[in-house]
Amino acid sequence: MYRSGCPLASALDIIGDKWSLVIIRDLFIERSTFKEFLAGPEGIASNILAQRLKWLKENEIINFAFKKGNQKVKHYYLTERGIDLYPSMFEIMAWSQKNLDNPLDPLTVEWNEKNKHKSDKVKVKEMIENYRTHKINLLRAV
Amino acid sequence: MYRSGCPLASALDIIGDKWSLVIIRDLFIERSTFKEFLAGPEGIASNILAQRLKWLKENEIINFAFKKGNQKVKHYYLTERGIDLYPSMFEIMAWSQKNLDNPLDPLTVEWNEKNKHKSDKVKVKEMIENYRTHKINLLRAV
DNA sequence: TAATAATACTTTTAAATTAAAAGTAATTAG
DNA sequence: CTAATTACTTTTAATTTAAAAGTATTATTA
Repeated sequence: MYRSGCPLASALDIIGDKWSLVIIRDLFIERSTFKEFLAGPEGIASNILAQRLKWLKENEIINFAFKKGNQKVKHYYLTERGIDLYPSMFEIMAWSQKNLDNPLDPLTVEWNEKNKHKSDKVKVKEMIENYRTHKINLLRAV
Repeated sequence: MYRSGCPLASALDIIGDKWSLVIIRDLFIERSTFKEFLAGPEGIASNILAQRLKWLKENEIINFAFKKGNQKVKHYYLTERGIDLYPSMFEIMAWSQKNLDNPLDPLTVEWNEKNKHKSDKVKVKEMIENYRTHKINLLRAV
């Protein structure tokens, strides 16, 4: 299943594509439904989204639940394994902002402004803490 | 060119595929020629390799040089922008080793053993320092 | 309660990408 | 000067991605 015994290559065998981390980013910013993922600024196609969600669930990076009283709207959320990806994502975003010449969206600009006085370590820790709280609330309503 | 103003998505537009970071990993472990990349354990096809090298050079993540007295063997190396990817790669490898259940290759086992007493910060710093030294020697011979 | 709308997909078909294999031009080694 | 080596390129097949339209199920509304 894995191309080699290199941990980098193995990780890329699972999340090394154009969309997986984008979906995981959405989960961190508290988007949780198929519809919300579809509405993201990158414009993922619905078949690709369905396929990726299935793959990420099979690999235990995400899971989903229905809220009580509603069997229609699926709420996806990150497992511990998924939450654990945040430090990697944070470093990638840092690289991007330092090295690429692409104007940032308003959401990122706003987030940067709000967190500029914090250290990287704190930024990562707080994002994960916030996500955990959000997840608890989401699952409490199940 | 970029899908959105999200720094994560923008980075993935450049290095979000199955092979780019694997090639960059090879460069960090001092593989530098087309032939050496081809011989990596993942078995990249030569046309894909050629295409990726071209793309990474266009995006100023790598460059190449001939050593003096030899116009045949191209030596690829990382630019500053490329070297800057190491922290992201390190985090991805850490995630992989923590969360995936794939036996590590001997090279990684050996590296882990040799560096187990160092902090993550030192590991990253030393890898980058070592690469810079290697690069200087490579370019000195041009 | 019956029609309407919303949600999370699936299907179909086309386009693009990846891959395998073989081939080639330029350069170097013997 | 011949053979080998290096870094590709080409060709063709297979796989993946994408766009668009369609569908089953559930929830809302009249």
